[in-house]
Amino acid sequence: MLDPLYRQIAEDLRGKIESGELGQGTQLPTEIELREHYGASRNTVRDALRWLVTRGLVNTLPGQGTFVLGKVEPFLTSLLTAPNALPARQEIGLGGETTAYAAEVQAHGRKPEYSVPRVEIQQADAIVQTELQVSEAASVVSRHQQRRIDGTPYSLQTTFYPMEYVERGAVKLIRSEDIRPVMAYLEEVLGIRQVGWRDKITVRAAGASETAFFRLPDDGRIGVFETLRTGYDESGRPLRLTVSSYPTDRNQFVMDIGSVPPQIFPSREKPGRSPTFGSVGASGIAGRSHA
Amino acid sequence: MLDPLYRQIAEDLRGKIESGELGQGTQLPTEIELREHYGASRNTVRDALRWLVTRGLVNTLPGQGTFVLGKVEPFLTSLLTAPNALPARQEIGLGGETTAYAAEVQAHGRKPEYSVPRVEIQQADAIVQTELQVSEAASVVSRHQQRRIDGTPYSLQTTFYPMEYVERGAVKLIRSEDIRPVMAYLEEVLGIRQVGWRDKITVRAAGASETAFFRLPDDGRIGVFETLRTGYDESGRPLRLTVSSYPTDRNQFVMDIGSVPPQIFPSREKPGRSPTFGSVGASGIAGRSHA
DNA sequence: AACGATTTGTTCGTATGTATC
DNA sequence: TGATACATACGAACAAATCGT
Repeated sequence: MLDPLYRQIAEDLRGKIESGELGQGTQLPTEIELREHYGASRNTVRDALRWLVTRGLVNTLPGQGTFVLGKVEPFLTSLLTAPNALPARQEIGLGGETTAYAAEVQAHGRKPEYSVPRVEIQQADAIVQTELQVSEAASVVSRHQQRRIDGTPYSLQTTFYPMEYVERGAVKLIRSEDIRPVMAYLEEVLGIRQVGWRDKITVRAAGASETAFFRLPDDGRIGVFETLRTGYDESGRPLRLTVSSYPTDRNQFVMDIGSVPPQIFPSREKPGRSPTFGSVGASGIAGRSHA
Repeated sequence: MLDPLYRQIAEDLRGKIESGELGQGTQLPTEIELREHYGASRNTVRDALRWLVTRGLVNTLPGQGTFVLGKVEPFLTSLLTAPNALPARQEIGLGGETTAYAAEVQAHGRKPEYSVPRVEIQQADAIVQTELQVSEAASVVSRHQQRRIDGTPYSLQTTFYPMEYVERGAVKLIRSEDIRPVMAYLEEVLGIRQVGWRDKITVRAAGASETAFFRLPDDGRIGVFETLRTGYDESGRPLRLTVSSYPTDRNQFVMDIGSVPPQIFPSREKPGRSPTFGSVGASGIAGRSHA
């Protein structure tokens, strides 16, 4: 009833990692050394290492070695920016999303960066059709932005507006420059007011461009949060759709409902960067209250 | 500058899967057949298959074969159950969580099931200490529940209350039976009212018991949403903490802010079950708007 | 219940390629 | 450039799980 050899080796190494004997960032013995140590073939040792890799405990770098990964400190994003109280009806409409993002990041003492929006005119795809309730042939304006915090890639965001808005005079929508806040502009030009929105949050595997931008490992190990935020006007018609994705390994969402005391921000020490990409926490494996 | 052979094979198979040539549930050719077809060694074919497995496109079963996985239909959970309007202050306090869960699931025409709560008295761990603002030595009552929808495991939930509540007379908390709604009971007995809560949502790797209960693949491929819901009373003191976990492959969260039209529930056809565990969507790989 | 055929899982050996220092 | 370390690839053998006879 013995576990296969590669599992035994993997579990042994795992123990050394979780006990701290092999600390974060440490280089593991080379495959040859492990081969001698455990008396297994190099292929078996590699199977053990692969097992650790898929679980996010270590990372292998060609020509360099295998390294113990560490935990990254997640960034907290508020989905409701309602300081201690439910937002008043009027405040909801403003929707200065870039502004809100920048303000929140700075409130945590970190530096927000965002790219100039990349504007495209596209056919509405399935999700956009559903959320914006437009027909298959409909054109939409898409405004895409990359966001970073302290230099590390944080989110990709695309907002879709019906092309009709541009035709009715909101021409700034197709300019590749910041509109802050967008909703104020739309209200001014078109008389459109956003009175609420619906968020849908899922997790899915990262796409190719996300893997590249977020510098995620190229197996599907780390997914991305995908939030769909659909804004509505007084008559209940969808106004715009914002699709954002955030890597799950470095993000956390918060929202306050009702009356809640202000958030405590623990003082951040140096995050203790680990080699290459962000990495996922060994601690997560344990699973706390439920594991 | 060619891709490695195993990647070429994997991409070829992936194409056949995504084009539908190899439909959901189909058995792939055996490793021997693939070996002959591609003129590669069996180990190389196996590398290709592993690449597909890691990405959740196929599943291998010892002694049987390799099968194409399909997409599962995610269940939508509302984090704010506020039909069309912001909840009035008074309504927030009720917090009939089991009730809310059962009602929502039934509204989707599905069958909710939940286990009898398992009650334990524990030392507060790090998260409970932080969220409940209790000391290290403090005891807490933990009430744990398993939830299913239409028979499939949906979430694990544990709610922590300060032990002090029991000492002050809320003895039902340590009985292993449903208290519906809990907050009404606490208000009645202790005069404690919940006026708001804070949700924190993260994704982490599944723990051992979660992997078992949710029947997840045993590599860390599919993680779980972990939501921390901390309820507060009028004076801003934390009352209770609910830790829930939901597998990311079959769940989606929704929340409405401000005035939003009612949700449309698309009529559900047969989900098209795939072999073994729930499986993850091939479609997710593409990454829609951002990929 | 037993057995054989099929299919994936594990392990070894070996050789060569590629990335990094 | 050479040495080191991981990556890819092939071949081979046996183990373990599954299924039908």
